[in-house]
Amino acid sequence: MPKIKTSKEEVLKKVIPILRSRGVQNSSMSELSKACGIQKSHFYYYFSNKEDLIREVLATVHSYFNYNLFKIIESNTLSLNEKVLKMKLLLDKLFRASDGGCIMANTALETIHLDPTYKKEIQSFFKDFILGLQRLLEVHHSTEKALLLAEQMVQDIEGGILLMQIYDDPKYLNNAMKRTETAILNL
Amino acid sequence: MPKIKTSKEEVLKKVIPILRSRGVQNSSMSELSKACGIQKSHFYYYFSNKEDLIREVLATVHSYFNYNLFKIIESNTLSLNEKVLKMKLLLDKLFRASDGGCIMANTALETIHLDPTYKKEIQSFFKDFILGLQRLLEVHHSTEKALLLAEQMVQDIEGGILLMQIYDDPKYLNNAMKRTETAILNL
DNA sequence: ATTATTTTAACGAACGTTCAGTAAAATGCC
DNA sequence: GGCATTTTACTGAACGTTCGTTAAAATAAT
Repeated sequence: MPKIKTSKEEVLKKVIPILRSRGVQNSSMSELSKACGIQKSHFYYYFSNKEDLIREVLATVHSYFNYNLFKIIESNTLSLNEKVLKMKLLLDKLFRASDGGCIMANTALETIHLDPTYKKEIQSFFKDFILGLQRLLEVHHSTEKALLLAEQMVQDIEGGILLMQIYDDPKYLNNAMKRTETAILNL
Repeated sequence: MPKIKTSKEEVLKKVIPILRSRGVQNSSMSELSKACGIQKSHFYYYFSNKEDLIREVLATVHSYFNYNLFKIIESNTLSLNEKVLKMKLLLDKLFRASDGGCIMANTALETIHLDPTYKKEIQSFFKDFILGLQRLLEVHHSTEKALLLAEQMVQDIEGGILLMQIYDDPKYLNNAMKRTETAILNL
């Protein structure tokens, strides 16, 4: 094989935090390539265009989220308390670590009224997010009540991510996570 | 030819729905001017630059929101039930009517990690949003409990606006509004 | 030599912004 | 009231810069 400076996976990994904090439109191919240490034209070796890159970024985030969330939820060895704890750590990693909040929510609000390209992926992500919470809530609630609560929890969390960023204060997301924990454990 | 074609107030009014649905970065001066029926160069007669235009747009939305919200809350003639109803209509008008959701949330997520220019205005808007809800909640709750609930309601509503746009379904915002009503009326 | 990886150089289009110019309206002067 | 001047409202063309994208050349591994 020829000398590999970087790989597609590496590019995706390095590009995610930038797109999350700066947004899709505000992240130029020049800026993204600089962060990867390659020429911007080299992006077109991996991706056919910018839209394609964003699509792959969202798919990567979604599959990472899904894999980890359902690994926790469907575990046979973890207690409900442990599952809640692990889920909180996962959400922290995705939504809090460094700046930028939730890349799915950010991209949704930025693009959904311009270009439906990413809509299905984003819908699918939130469907899984809600479904995951619903599964945990079903331990102590009925299926219908669990769904309604799961939707409320996702709204609470996403609103918390918004306020967290506006006020540079993690308490809003923390409070939403506490309320989610209370609902799941039925305290 | 050039009589008075438009005014600063008219420009602000026409520009708001576009900025709300397409975002700040995705709305070019050309596009905005076209929607106002004037040349883009004429924008610079009213505003010193694009940033200045956005700042005035946010200030306009904020003052419109504040005037109407606190007129309802501080009324001596309206019952609590009526206040809740009127508030719901106001939030509907601001967040639901046409596409785009909440311009304050959209602008926050789009710009807050790039440019702190709009941060103070957005912070101030959400401070007033929370304060307004807190006032209504204080009828049946303690001051501290009312604040915590008000923050939760704003998070719920903003998350609901997000899901409403992602799934083209008003139920998410509707549910958040119902929960807000329940909390205020202490049902 | 061939294939895979990466760079250099350039493209047209769109961006925000500036500026000289112009027509209508408002104002000042008689 | 009529005329000259200034101010207000607006246009159209152009500016330099950045955008996403492409083609071709260069480099490195098999």
